[in-house]
This record gives sequence, C-alpha cells and structure tokens, in this order.
Amino acid sequence: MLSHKLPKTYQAEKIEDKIYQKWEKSGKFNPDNLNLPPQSPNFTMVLPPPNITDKLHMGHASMLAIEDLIIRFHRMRGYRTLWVPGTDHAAIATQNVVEKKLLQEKGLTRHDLGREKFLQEVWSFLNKTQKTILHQTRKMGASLDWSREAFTLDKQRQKAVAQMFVDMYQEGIIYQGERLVNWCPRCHSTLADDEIEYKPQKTFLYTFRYWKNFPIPIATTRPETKLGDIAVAVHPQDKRYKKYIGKIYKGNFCGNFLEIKIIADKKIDKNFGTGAVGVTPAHSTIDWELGEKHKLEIKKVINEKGEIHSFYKKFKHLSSQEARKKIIEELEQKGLLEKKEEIENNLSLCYRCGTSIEPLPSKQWFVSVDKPLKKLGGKSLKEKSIEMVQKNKIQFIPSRFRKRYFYWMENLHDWCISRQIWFGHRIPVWYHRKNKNKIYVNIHPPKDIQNWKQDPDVLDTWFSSGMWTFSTLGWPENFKNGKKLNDLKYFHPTQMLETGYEILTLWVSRMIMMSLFALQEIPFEKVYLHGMILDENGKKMSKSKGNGIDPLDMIKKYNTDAVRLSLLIGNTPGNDIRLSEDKIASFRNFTNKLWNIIKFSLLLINNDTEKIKKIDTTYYQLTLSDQWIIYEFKNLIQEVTKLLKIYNFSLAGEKLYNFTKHSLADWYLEIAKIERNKNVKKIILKNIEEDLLKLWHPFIPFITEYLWEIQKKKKLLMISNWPKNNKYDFLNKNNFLYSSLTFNKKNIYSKKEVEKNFNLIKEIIVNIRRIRKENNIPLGKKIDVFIQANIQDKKIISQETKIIKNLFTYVKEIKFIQKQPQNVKTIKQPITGKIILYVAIENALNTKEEIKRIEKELQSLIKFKNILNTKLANKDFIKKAPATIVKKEKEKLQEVTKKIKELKLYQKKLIQ
RNA sequence: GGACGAUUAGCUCAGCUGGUUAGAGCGCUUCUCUUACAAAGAAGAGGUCACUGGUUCGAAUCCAGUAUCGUCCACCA
Repeated sequence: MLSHKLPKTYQAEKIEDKIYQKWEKSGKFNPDNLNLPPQSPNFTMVLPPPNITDKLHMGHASMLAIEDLIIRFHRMRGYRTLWVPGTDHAAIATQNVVEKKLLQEKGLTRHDLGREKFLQEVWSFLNKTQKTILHQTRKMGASLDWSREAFTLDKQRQKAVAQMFVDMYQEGIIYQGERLVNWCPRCHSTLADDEIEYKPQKTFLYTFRYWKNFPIPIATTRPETKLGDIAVAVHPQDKRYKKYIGKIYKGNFCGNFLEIKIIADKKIDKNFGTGAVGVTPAHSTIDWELGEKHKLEIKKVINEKGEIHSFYKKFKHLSSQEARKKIIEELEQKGLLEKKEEIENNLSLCYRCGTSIEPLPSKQWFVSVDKPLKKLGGKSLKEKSIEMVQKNKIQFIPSRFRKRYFYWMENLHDWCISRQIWFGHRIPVWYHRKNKNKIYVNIHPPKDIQNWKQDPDVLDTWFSSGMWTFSTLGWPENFKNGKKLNDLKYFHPTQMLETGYEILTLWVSRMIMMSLFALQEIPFEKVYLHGMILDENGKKMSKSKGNGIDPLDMIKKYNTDAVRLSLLIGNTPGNDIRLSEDKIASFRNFTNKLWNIIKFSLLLINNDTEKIKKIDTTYYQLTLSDQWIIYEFKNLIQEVTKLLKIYNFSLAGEKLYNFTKHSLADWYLEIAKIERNKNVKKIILKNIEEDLLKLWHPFIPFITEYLWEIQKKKKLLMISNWPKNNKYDFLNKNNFLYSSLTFNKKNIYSKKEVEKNFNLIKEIIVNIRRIRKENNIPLGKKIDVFIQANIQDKKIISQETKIIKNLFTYVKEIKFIQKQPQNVKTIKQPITGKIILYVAIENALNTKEEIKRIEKELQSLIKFKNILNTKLANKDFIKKAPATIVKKEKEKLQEVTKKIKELKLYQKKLIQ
C-alpha cells in the first residue's frame, strides 16, 4: 500500500486478526523454527494457566500483556524464546461452577447424576470455555508456542501427575493421616479454606468448671464439644494456674468420665475469658494443633451429620445446638456455670448453603515438607525451597516478596493433597476389597482390578499446576536416569515466572518444591509479580460485583494495542492498578498518533518530486535538529533497552511515548517540513522510524507489525533484531549516515552543545508563541522579532532563523541588535542571562497585565535565587558536596541573577 | 490480631541506589481545520510530595513514630 493512500485513522479491527494469523502461520512462535545459532541463550516462560471456569478478565489481559512484552523483547534480542500456553482444570472451582449450573438449569445435584455422568457434564462444559479462553488469548496478541499447548488434566499431564504421586509415595513423603477438615454437615462434603465465609455474630461465652472440685474455670462458646475434652491449656506464665500444670484430674462431666491434663502453651491468651481453654482436638483447629504438639488423644464428639455421637448416651443424635442447651441447663442446675456473657466472634459458614461449618478429623493424603530427602542432600522440601531463595537462585521482583515467601514457607505444615470431590486427578491408590491393609500405589490400575477399589478422592489442583514448568516440557519421559532430554534439557529451568502476587504462596511455593523433588533443580530463576486490576473506585474487579471491564469489549471498541498500553504504562510490579475506560481511550489516541507519524514519515521518505539537480552542499548538511533527534534517539534506545532489562516496563513505555509524541512529532517532523536538506531527512527518518517500530513492538505488536508490513519488509518485525544504539553514534563507522552520504564534519557538535543549542531555539520559539498569544496578535499577522545575543549564540540562532520564523510563530523578520530597539513597541523576555528576546507588537500594550506577568516571573526567579544563595552560603555545602554540584549551582546563580536584572530593568521601564 | 504495602496536581499514576525551582496522561481555561493526525496542534492555570520527628551540606526519595486506606494470613477459645 502506498503511504499517501493510508486512511486518516488507524483501523485496527481490519488488521489485527490477519496479523495474528500471519505470525502464527510463520511458525516463529516456536523457537525450533527461529534458525538461531546453537550457542544462543534460552529464554523460557510458562503461561500461568488460566482456570477454565470463566472467560478472561482484565487480570488475565494484564498478565498476557506483560508476558508477551517480555517474550517479544527477548525474541528480538536473539534468545531461543519459548512461551508455553495452557489451561488449568481448577478442580474445586470448576466442579462448583458446573454443580451450580446443573442445579440452576436442570435442578439436579451431582449425586443425582452419579460420578461418571457428572464428569461428562464437566468435560462438555470445559471444552467450550477452554476454546473461548484460547481464542481470547490470541486476541491479546500473545505470541505463545501453540504447538506445545497443554492442559493440566490432559493425558500427558495425567501421566506426569500419577508418576509424581507414585515417586513421592515411594520416597516416603506422601503419606496418609488424620487431619481436621472443614465439614459442611448439610452438603456432606469438605470445604477448602477459600470456600468458607466468615460472618461476625453475637454469641455467648460460657464460663464454668467441669465439676465441682475442678481447679480451673474454663471459658468456651461451644460447651457441647467439651464432652470430648482431654486437656486444659493455660499460659505457662499465668500465676493463677502455674501450680496445676502437668497435673491430671479425673471426674464426671454431664454424665461422662473425663480425664483432664493441665498443659501449658504460649498461644493461650491470659486475658481472654478465664485464661484457660478446654482442649477438644477433634473439633477445633487450634485445639488440633495443641493436640498434635502435646500428643493428646482425639475424642470425636460430633459426627458427619452434625450430631452428637451415640457414645454420649445422654446427648446422642442431638444437634450441637440442642446439646449445648441441655448441657448449659445441667451446669446451671449443678451451680457450675459461673458466667454467661455476650461476645462477638466470627462464625465460619459454608459458602454454598450458609450452614455453620463443623471441623472434623478425617483421613487424608499428605506431602511431608519436613522429611529429609537423600536426593536433596539430606534436606527437606521446605529447607531446600527456602535455601534456593535465600541464595538468590530464585529472585523476586519486587524483592520485598521474599519476606512473604519466607514467612509462608517457614510456617508451612504438611500439605494436604486429597480433595473429596470428583473432578480432578484421581489418586492412583487402590485398596484391596478383602484385605484392608493391602494397598496398591501405581500409575496403572492393578491387573485383578475386580478385587480392588480406587481411592475416591482427587488431588488438590495445585498438585498438578505445581508441576507446570516441567510437566509441559515432557516430564517424566524426558527425564531418564537423572538426565534431562529434549525440551526438558533445552528449556528447564525456565528463566522467568510472571504471575499475580496473590498466588505467590499457593502456587509459586509449590512449584519450587515440586521441581526440586522431581528434577533437583529450581523451576525458574526470576519471579515477576504483578498487582491486581482494580476498577475506577479501587475495588477488585469481579463478576459478582459487575464492575469488571471486559477486555474483549475494549479491544473491539478501541484496539488491542491500546488495551495493552493501558495495562503496561503506569503499572509497576507488585502494585495494584486502577483501570478506567478513559485510559484505554487515550492510548487508542496514541496509536492513532503513531499511525500518522509513520504515515507522514513515509510520505517524506517516498517523496521524489524534489529531485535535486544542482549539487548544493546545504542539501547534504546535518542541521542542528538532525543532530538533536539522532542524539535523542540514540539515548532512547539505550534507556529503553536498559529499562526493559530490569523489567521497568512502565518507565520504558513512558520514555518511548515522550520521544514519539513530543520529540519526534512535535519538533522534528514539524522542522522536517521546513528544512531543505530532504535527502538527509529521508535517511534519518527511515532509520529512526524503522527502529522506533522495533522498540515499540513488544508493547504494541499489531500496529507496529502492520506499519512494518506496508513497507514491504521481507522479514517479520516480530523476529527482526533489536536496535543497537551505536548505529546512531557519530564517531562510530557503522553510523547509518556514513554509508549513505558524506557530510561536512565541521557542522557536527558534541551532544552537550546540540542539547544546549536546540533547547535555546526551542525556548525562543515557545516564548514567541506565548507572547503572541498573550497579546492577542492574530495568527495571520506577521511580526518582527529582535534578539540581543553574544557572537557565539548569534551564530547559532542565525543558522536556525528559518525554523524560528516558520514554526507556528509567524515571524516576519529576525533582527539582531546590541540594545533594546527604540521606536518600536516590544515585549521583552530574557531567554538566558545573555540572550534577550524582544517581540514587536502593534496594539497598545496592556501594561497592567504585562507588569503582573513580569512580577510573577520575577517572584519565581527570586525564590530560586534565594534557594541557591542559601545553599552556596552554607560552608558545609561547599566543603562536603561534590565539586561538580557546587559548580553547577554557581552557574545557575549567575544565570538567574542576570535574568532578574534584565527583567527588573524592563519592569522599571514599564512602570514609567 | 500478625505480615506487607500505599498516601505526590481535580482524577489515575511515574519519579532507579538522596543533589530537577517536583513530572506524565486524563480533565480544566484560551486560541487554531497550519496540506500526517480535531482520536489533532499551540499557549496556560493547578502541588508546603499525609502528618511529626531524626540522619545528612542537602530528603518526595533513607530511618522512627502517628493517622487513614488497601491486600494477604490467622480467625481466636
């Protein structure tokens, strides 16, 4: 397409899908097709697999934008770059969604359907959602290697998970044991911690003694569980009870014989209740811990139906409420109840039915985190995982999350991996139907299957996602006799994991342990943690609140690149980000700006109408603005590369934005319309524009690839090389200009001079524009400008008169003068101490306004001068601050003093 | 209750290891269809960087405390 035929605005909807198809068809998302030299470094990342429960939300979009940026940046820098896609079966979450759906649509529970039919329902549900998610992922522009796509519950991963379980079992770190679970007596199922809702409620705290001579009164909100008490715990330093510690008391509590040991534990709060707790290990999490610590017997009081066990004859089959009432009555009768007070506490409820949860002990499978392992040099999973982070083998970005990681790991208990649901990885354990002690653990079912019964439970979803970095790379097939093969050899450990900080503990820590166990190596070198996406009011976006912005809607309304930018700029690692539609819209406007910048550059580059016949040296000169933009751009490459290397995407994006919009468009392109060295401009623009598209590509891949494509480039932008800043170095022989034309070296300034001189021209122009505006000089009206300057500056300014006259200033003539012009009405404006600008006006000067303005400027200058004066008057500053800074401050003072002097003269004259 | 973070222009946020008279985007005011872009350009207004101390020649930046908000963990007998 010819550049002048490009539409006025960027129309993304027509091109995005085509561009993505082109990328995908090229096969270059797959590192095997990149044709890299063998010694190229690797860069691997796994996509945190989204749950298949729902479509993508802004959080996913943010994750995809960040990760794709990292991936594209590395790919362009010549890394063997692999980004592995996939989805997560999310056992509990998915089962819940399908169960709810089933109930709503057909009025059925999973028990009505039975295990097999229910699982069929789940699979047909996930086949749909999975497709949607993968489609949406492509819409975001994610350059994932689809040939390696995985699902945490596909055949390959099922094999891996089963193998892992068997390996761990044989190693002796998977074991079966009792644990308290959150049991819903109504739903008849266990609940995960995040399925519990807490509700503040008022309840009674009862204070009583078990029997008359019992030495310590205890306080409880659940007297009925006291039937199972085995101990009373007090604080070791509690003076009231110290003397009883270690003693055992026997007696009758409401018709039951109890044997109560007095134990001491620091966890007990001396000031709560009586400072003494009756310990019921079977029905309270804290008591369970105390029970484990002090090796107490577990006596069950409440059964799975939420009723008192038949063992307690007086209360058998009563609900806990009824039993509580009866016990309190009995205590009152016997005069044992000492106090009854109303307190507020948190009640745990089942999120589904609102029934209050009963903690019950039950048999579960565990992974031991404390057992020393030979393969880890005698260290446990916990110790080794902590060590890897301590030794900086794994680094967190931002680093403060180390603390959270350590805190979590150090307090880690054995990991309960069995879940009483149907959807997920079935535990590869079979029990013999006749011989209950016979157990079969294998990745394959036993041959005489009719004699065996498989464990009904499935594995915690984190068990399979914890293996994600290596299960996606062909483990266990690719791991033979302790040696890594194929993909596993090339791509593991991965270089980076990018994920939300909220699953640092749940997922990241597990991945580290699983990888250490399976491969004796870390899963990733760096962990970049992004924040959450909040709505305009700072609330977490969620479906139930209805405050979410759908990324697909935004892509349709604006464009993908705009959505990506809004998620990348102004977003720093570990911090939450508020997103509003306005932000996306403003970045859509920017993509349009970029579109027009390239369109215009192409117009200038391809414009052959001005063929130069005569050899005129000015056509080949590098002007001040040329040198300025080259220095700016060189600097930009350097800075952006550096910032991206340290994962500061936001700042890198901002720098790119400022250069593109403000340096390039506002100044250089406007000047390019004016200056006559078109051949030089063409070369500069061509190079800068090409490399600018490269720098932008990881942020906004679609528009950049398209603008690349219309220039009929052979290679995809996606796989072209990252720009090098020495290409823009004047002293470097590889400088892009040397090969194209010869230029007069006399005109080349140092970077410092270029900056200083260009800023001077800018200042003059901006001040002329301002003065015109403030004095209501109509645009058509051309005016005279007078400049008072020394010889050096005069030379610079006179070289640039063309620009000063034509860049939205409407200047007729620039005249150099020695002192303030007489006979002409002018506005005076010192640009620096030495350069003074006079702008001629015809209308009567609004003296009052002008005096006011001068006064204001003077005030700020004087304020500045005072700051400098006090600084320089400080002897310690002169003595202790670096010489360069002292020198700088002195120069500043000189400058500002001169400016003040000039302004004061002007002010004096005006007042006269 | 414990841990961690945030507090900078009306709004959303940048400001790396201390040295700018404190920055951007949006919004606001004024002017302009100037042949890349009105989804634009030009000019401008707007901040004692939450508060109180400390370290330092020098603090938005480092340290301590206070207040408010947020997140995670534990949920208290």
